[in-house]
Amino acid sequence: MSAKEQIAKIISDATGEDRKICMKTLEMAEEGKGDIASKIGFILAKKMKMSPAQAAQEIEGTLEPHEWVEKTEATGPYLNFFLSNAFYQEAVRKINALGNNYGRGNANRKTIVESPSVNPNKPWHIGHLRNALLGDASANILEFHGDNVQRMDYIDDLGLQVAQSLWGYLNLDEKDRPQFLGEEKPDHWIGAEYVKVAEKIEREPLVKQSVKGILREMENGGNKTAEKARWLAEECIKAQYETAFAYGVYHDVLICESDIMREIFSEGMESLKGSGAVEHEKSGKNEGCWVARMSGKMRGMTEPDKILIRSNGTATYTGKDVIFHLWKFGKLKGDFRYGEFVLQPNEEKAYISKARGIEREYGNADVLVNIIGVEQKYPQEVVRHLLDLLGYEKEAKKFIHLSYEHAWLPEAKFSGRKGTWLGYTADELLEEGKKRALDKVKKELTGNVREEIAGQVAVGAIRYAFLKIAPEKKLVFKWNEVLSLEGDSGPYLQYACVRAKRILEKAGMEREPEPPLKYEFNETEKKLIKELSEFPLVAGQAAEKLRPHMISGYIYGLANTFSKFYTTNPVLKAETENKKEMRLAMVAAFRDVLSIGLGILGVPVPKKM
RNA sequence: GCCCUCAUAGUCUAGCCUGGACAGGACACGAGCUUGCGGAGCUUGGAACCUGGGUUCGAAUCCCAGUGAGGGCACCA
Repeated sequence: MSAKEQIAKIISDATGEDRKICMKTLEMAEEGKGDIASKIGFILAKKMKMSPAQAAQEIEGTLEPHEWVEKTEATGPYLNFFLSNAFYQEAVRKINALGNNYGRGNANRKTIVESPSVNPNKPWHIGHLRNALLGDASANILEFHGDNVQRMDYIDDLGLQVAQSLWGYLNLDEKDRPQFLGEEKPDHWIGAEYVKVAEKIEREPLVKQSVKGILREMENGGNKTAEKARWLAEECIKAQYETAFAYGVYHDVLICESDIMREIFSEGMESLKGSGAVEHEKSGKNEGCWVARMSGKMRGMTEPDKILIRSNGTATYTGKDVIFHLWKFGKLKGDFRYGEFVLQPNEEKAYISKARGIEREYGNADVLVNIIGVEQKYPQEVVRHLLDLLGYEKEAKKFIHLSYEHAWLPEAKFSGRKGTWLGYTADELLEEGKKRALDKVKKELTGNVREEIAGQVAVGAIRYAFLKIAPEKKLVFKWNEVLSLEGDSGPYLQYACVRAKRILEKAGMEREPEPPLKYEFNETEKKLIKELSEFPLVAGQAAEKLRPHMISGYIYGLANTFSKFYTTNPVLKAETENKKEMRLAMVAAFRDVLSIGLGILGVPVPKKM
């Protein structure tokens, strides 16, 4: 039980009020006013027929003593609790004992996190990167919460964009081909070709016809063109995944749209049609289409109804997506087969859906998290609404669209279609970051070691910059802020962690910390321990709310507190052996909690820097 | 037309769900300390809730109406 939970119990016992309500009245007290404050006076004033201040007084008199509470004070309407040495002692012991498992939950749900689902015909730009990092951090948070997470990537290998890229691959003249063909990563040249083709289509209607022909063959499947398209898409994804790996992003499974069409689409469609959840339009402008009636949900829109099956019998993106989500929730009999796609640097294999392959256990989840841009809110709402209409109300509630705003560099905005992504890819961002990080690394370090550490600093800086701000905020990426070693940045936190580790190393890190059994904590020490003991609550909330930036905010505050502790409380040179032992235990606790937090954000911790 | 986000100091941002003690933090700016357990540190000063109503003992937070910025309302994805 945490200090807050313990105090909530004490108040609850004294007042008879629900423990959860008591919990909500608690917050960290202000400096000098105690450690944990309760605003219970406000809550119970009416019931007790007295002023909030009187109520607080009254309650204060009836509190049972507890070994973790040194004293209590009613200050105005607030009830302030001062924590005892016994609490701090126990808190340090507990973190030392649990180490990397401190704060870990046991939610034990099956959860799918889908991200980033980038079209397989271009390199990642920084918008895709924001998606991938949010997905990765969310998956980490949920795993720490105790969920069994499937990191899933949806691949739209049947899209017009792939058809255009394939046309370019097969037909572009030498002079029209991007100059760097063969030198760049495949995702880069496929993307550059796509831009060329898109331009050509504007001018030449014949090209447009030809691309449409390719698309038709891809959709029909079972032919050379479809095979070629799939091959091109996979080449592109493999290249995109090199970017992913460089940023420390990994996946468990990739599901391709072509496999959705072959394996589960017709079954899903039949169950949709049979359920009455979708309607076949007999007249009007949508005549012959199967539509999801959204007018009840989205009043006043010009076209609230969403077409799932076109009048020519083919499915729209949303139509396929609804069926895909039925599968994710384990509501279909059909299933995919899988093959190994790539062995990732974390030594985990990523699997990909394919026509002939082995069976694997994916899908069948309790909770779905889709990391998708805010501009797709409406189609995501359609999917949820249909789940509801199909009678899966529980599932609809556990269908989470984690939407995020655009990210860009101050210089320009991105438009994949127009090709202005050139110069703003995730690869180029990391290269630039490495270059800039290089002279921030300790001078004594040279050669490969220096390069490696610069890489870790760059990844940490970029990941932290993306993950420290709320996803619904627009994000402008500014190098001088991102790589600043002062203030709220990845490198600052990396440094704090390195520094703590170094102290422990010097003290002989092999052994477990052995905090003394009796100890008088000073105010700075108390502050650090109190903050450390907040971590399980923060981690739990970040998971429930799916807000990765809660983790970054917390560890940044924690690192600041540690810095204050560090400057005024010598560890290795502590006045007494007793103090040294306790402070070492505290440094170890700090290192563990900070490492967990950085691990969740995917910020690597260099050995030195 | 309708729907959805966002709006906090010179700049960036947390808090809003679940209303309470002087709105937290960073960068920049001012003053001081620190030659170290490893340079990013510490102490300290000035500086902000878009507007107008409402609910409440109490509103950055909830409700209503505006304003500004962005996004959505395809047989595109």
